[in-house]
Amino acid sequence: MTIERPQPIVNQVNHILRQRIREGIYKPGLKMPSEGDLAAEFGISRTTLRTAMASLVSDGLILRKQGDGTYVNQHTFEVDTYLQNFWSYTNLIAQVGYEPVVHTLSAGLRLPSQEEATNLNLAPHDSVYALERLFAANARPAIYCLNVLPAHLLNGNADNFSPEKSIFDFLQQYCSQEIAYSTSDIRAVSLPEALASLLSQKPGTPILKFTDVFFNKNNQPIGLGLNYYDEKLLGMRLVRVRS
Amino acid sequence: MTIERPQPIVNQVNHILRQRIREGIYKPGLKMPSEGDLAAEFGISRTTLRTAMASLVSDGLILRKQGDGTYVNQHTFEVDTYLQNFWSYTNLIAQVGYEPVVHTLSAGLRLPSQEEATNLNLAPHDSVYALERLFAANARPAIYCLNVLPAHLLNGNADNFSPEKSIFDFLQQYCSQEIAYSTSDIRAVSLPEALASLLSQKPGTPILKFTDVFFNKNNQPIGLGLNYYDEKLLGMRLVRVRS
DNA sequence: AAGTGGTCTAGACCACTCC
DNA sequence: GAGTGGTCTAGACCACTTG
Repeated sequence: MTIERPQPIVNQVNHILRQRIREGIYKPGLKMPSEGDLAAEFGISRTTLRTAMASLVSDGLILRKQGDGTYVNQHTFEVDTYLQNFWSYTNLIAQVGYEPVVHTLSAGLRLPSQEEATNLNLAPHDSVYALERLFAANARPAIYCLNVLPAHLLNGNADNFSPEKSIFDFLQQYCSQEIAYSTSDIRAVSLPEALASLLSQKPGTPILKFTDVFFNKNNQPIGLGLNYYDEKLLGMRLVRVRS
Repeated sequence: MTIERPQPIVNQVNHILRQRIREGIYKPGLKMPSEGDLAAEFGISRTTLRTAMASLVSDGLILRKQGDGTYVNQHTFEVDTYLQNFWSYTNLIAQVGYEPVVHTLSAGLRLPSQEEATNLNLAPHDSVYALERLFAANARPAIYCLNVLPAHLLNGNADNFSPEKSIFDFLQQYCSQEIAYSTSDIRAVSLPEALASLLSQKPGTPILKFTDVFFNKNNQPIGLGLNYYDEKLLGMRLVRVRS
């Protein structure tokens, strides 16, 4: 029984603008309506509208040209898979045009490794909930993902968690926790023996590995992620905007 | 003879706040002054101050807690090497605490490869300027970097370019071009034979490879980057803030 | 209850590009 | 000159946390 609060105007408008770009109402390479016109259309102030546009700018999705207008960026509009953005692997896979399938490899309580205990601020005897999944794109294995979180956060039985959902949804649904931010370490490693067959690759193949820590608003670690990406399928991409 | 324009208030305040955090005037984990107090101190409106703080928030450097205050994030304050931010490798290496040294391996005009010509919108007979550098941290080779840009952008002789500067500085100084944004493809690859000795690693070692394209405000490609990182030394890190 | 951040406005003036 | 985005203000009200 979650209370539905109306989203702030800024978020709603942000969403609408992204949708219009995605649907081609504003076409890549072309100018979109002026800030004044858009503010008038939505019945909001220009300040609010500009705030709503800010994240599109920092994503490189639109380009503002003073004295001229705002353009949809043809070099980035088709990619919604920026590293900065994605939180759900099934969405990620679907957006790139593949059919996502998830296999739950294992799920349950266990004791943490030393590294896990350290990163989650736990004592060695505090148990953790571990969720091990494999995400496939068009039946080809693409992402191996291990999530670990403190068992004491779990309220209720998580066994019937829909595996295609993200760890964000999991934490919200079963732990009443919101991820405020996360840190990721990015490495290139040799594919471990144990994962080679899972990902249908030879052991030793170079592969991208992300090690994540999730924090809540109070800056407490509430989860870990260990992810191996077959970037041949997905193409990790980063957009950096100079500000 | 470049005209110095005063920076916008927002940028100046942004700088000051980052500096205060870096210098420990605002201590990690603790509350910083309220928005009202800061706005009063700088003699600016709260709206402007919040804009100045926005990038610190999206970098995860500070955490806002409604009804409470704004805190410096102890989990990210020490790292200023977010993927989103860095543009200069010498700065990057210095910030991590190493002594940066740059070796220019080669520099000069040549014909582009087919891929380079495509990415830069050039005809095969249009020549390019290629700059090949090796960045070392405490005398240990850390980053191999190849930059390629259209020769027609070059005005003047670039032979005495200070190699420790970034490609951004190069484009500004010798091409009168500003990078508005860039895209990066992130891959894990086997270290090519030709680079193995340069980076003091065995050929075939997994290594992070970034392939960058730089664009100006008019959305024209003005440069390419090919970068191999020894992330054992540098530790690529990404901070994602949910918004 | 007091103080904090979150949202939003209406309007001003500037800098710039295009016609 | 007209129109666009860039910057900035002073103030309002709301939502929330802490004492």
